Amino acid sequence: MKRRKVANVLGLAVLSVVQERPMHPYEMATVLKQRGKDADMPIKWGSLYTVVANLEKHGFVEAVESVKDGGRPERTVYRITPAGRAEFEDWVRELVGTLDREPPRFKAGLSMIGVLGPDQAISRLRERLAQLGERAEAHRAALEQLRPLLPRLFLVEVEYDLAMTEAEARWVRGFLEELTTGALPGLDAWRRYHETGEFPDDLGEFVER
Amino acid sequence: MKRRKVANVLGLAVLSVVQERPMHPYEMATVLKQRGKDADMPIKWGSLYTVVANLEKHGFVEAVESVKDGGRPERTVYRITPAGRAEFEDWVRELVGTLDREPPRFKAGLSMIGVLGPDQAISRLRERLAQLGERAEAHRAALEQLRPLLPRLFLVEVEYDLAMTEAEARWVRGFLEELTTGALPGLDAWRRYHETGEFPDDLGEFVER
DNA sequence: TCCGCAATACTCGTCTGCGAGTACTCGTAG
DNA sequence: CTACGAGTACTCGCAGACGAGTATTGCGGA
Repeated sequence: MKRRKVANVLGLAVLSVVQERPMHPYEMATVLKQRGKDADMPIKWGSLYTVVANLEKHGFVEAVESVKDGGRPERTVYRITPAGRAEFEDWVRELVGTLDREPPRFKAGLSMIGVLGPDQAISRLRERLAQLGERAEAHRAALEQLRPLLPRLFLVEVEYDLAMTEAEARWVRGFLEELTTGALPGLDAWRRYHETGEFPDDLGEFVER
Repeated sequence: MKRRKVANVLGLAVLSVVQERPMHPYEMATVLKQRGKDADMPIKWGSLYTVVANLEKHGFVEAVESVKDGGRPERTVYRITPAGRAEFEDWVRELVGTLDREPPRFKAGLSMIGVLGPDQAISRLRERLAQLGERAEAHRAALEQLRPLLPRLFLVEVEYDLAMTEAEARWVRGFLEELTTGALPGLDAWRRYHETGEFPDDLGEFVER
């Protein structure tokens, strides 16, 4: 599977707006911000002009005109090409149809949670749980406010995020429960390891997956 | 919040292994692969030597000795420093205690699912659902196999991933249900928009969040 | 005994992402 | 009427990241 000619997700965002009507880069940024697309994906505005130039280089957009408006610097207006339209749809198809290869960073953290003692682990997890609660609440509020204004289709990504946030909260709560009630087996060994630095050597170190 | 001196997650992985005992870079790679840490985080082995050099530059690890073994090139063995140990723990604390700022790419895809028609959306979502099923199955198998060999603590990230995978599958299944039964309101408008390219203008375009 | 492939242990050059800066303009409060 | 802060519309330099390459050794098979 050859990777995309323009890999930066900002490229996708750009395509999604020029696909509606021709625009100049700064306007794209404005529209994207105003629609809150930066909440759906990680966007670095510093890369905007580079990305647009790349899209042009690969024939996904083309310059239409240079407008001079007032004393400002010239603005180049870009339009999407048929190739760009195809790329955009294909990109969305890929995002919807295939799993992310990059696991969330929390998974990396969990896989190393051993270094924190049980006590630190508990307090950190409590913090995370609080943040998850806030995020869920924010999404619920947004949904309630937007539901009467927008078709379901445009809210689906928020519903998804809410569902995942709640699921993670549930999992963290469950894990926390095990930690605080002492139900998790090996808790003592863990605490001993963290306090003394000694490794209980009764575990077969050499495990392959 | 100042960002980490060494930002690459591979740096975290490296710290997690040198923290146990001094090692040379290639050995770190071997150990990390053998423990399957590359499933917990996105690791590019091409960056290994750069990252180790950076960790050294910032005083998180230091060179101990250069071993010459057989006719092979020299291997520099690195040891973790106290600063490195602190950085490592702090990094894990951050990963466990705070939410990822980068939403999953699927969310970006969902937010643009409109461009695919309902039919394409359905078939793509079916594919995703199948992949989610496979992933869940793989995790269940891994857990079953590893549970008798390893303490719970070392399996927690797999349990988390499994829980999240199942949650996503549930959500996708639900959404798919709405699409296929026609329960989702606005389905006709969507299909019409996709076939004709015309936008039903009965929606207030200018919505801020 | 000779070949070829896998593993070992790196190195290098390219490319690009993006933070930080710049320069100009407009509205407005004093 | 002027100074200042908030936009507007970009530009640039450079640190990294990473793919692809390289050179050597060991080993199994024919």
